[in-house]
Amino acid sequence: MAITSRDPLSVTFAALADPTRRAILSRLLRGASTVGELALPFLHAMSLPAVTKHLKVLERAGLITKSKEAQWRSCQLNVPALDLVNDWLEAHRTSFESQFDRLEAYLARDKKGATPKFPKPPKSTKTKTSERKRHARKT
Amino acid sequence: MAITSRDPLSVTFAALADPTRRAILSRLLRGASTVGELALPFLHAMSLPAVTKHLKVLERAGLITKSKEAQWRSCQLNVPALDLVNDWLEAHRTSFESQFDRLEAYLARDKKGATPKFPKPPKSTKTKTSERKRHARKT
DNA sequence: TGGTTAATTAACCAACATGGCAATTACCAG
DNA sequence: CTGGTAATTGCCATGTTGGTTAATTAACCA
Repeated sequence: MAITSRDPLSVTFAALADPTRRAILSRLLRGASTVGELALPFLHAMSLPAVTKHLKVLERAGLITKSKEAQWRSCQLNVPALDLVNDWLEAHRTSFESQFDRLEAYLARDKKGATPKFPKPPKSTKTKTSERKRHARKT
Repeated sequence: MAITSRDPLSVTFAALADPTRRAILSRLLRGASTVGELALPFLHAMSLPAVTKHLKVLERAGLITKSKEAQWRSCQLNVPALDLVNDWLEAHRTSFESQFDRLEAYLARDKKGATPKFPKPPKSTKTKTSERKRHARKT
C-alpha cells in the first residue's frame, strides 16, 4: 500500500491529505511519542493497525522518523520534510504579480489583433492522437 | 471520481498531490488559459478527458475557477485557496520551539520519577474494542 | 520458560482515483 | 440545418487507499 512510487512532493502532499495523519503530526508538535500514545485519540474510530499504517505513510513521506526502544517505537516529527511543500507553496503564492495583473494580462491577450471575441483560438490540436501511452490495460 | 466529501484541507492537499495538477497550476501562474491550451503539454501522455477531470479536481478544491466564453472554458488560478494550506503549514513549521527543544522535552519525560527505562508506559489500552465506529460500509 | 504488552504483518475487502474510448453537449460559422 | 471545434459526460478497467480481523514478532517480566 501507501502511495508507491510517485515524486517526493506528491508523496508528501498525499500524506498530508488525511485528517488523521495531520492530527498525528499536530500531536507530534508537542514532542515525540509512542505508537500507542499516538493511537489513543483515534481508537474510538479505528483500530491500532490502521494507525500503524497511517504512521507508515507519514514515515515514507519523511514527515516522521521512528526509533525502537524496548518494545516501544518512538515517533518523532521531521519538520524539514515540510520545506519541500513550503517551497512549492511560496512559489505559487508569491511568484506572480496579483490577481488583478493576471486578469489584465488575460483581458489584454486579444487586444493585440487576433480573434474578435476570444483570445488565441488555440493553435490547432494537431498533436492529437499522435503517440499516446495508452494506459496499459493488461487484459 | 474526484475526492468526494472530505474536509476542505484534505481536499486541497489531495488536489495538490498530483504532478499533472501541480503543473497545470504552475502554468496558470502565467495567466488564465483555456482547457485546450492547458491540456496541450499533456496530450502526449494522456487524453483530453483526463485533463478535464484533473481540472475538475482542482475546481472542487477551489484552486481554480472556470468561466464559459463561447465554446471555450477559461481557467483561472484562485490563489487564496492556498491560504488554507499555508496556514496549516506555517503552524507546523513555526509553532514549536526547535528540534532540539523537543528532543530534550522527550528525554526529560522519565526524569520526573516513573518507569526506569521508558517514559509513561501508556496508561493502559483499556479503551480497546469498546465501541468503534466500524467503517460505515454502506453495502 | 511462559505470559503479557507493543506493534507490525498478512490477507482481505469496499470505496475511490485515474485512466481509456465513445458519445454527447454547446456553441459558432456557413 | 449541417458541419466543425471545444469540452464534458458516461461507462468501464485497474490500481491505490483506508479500514477490518487474525496471526505474528519482539521485548520485557516473573
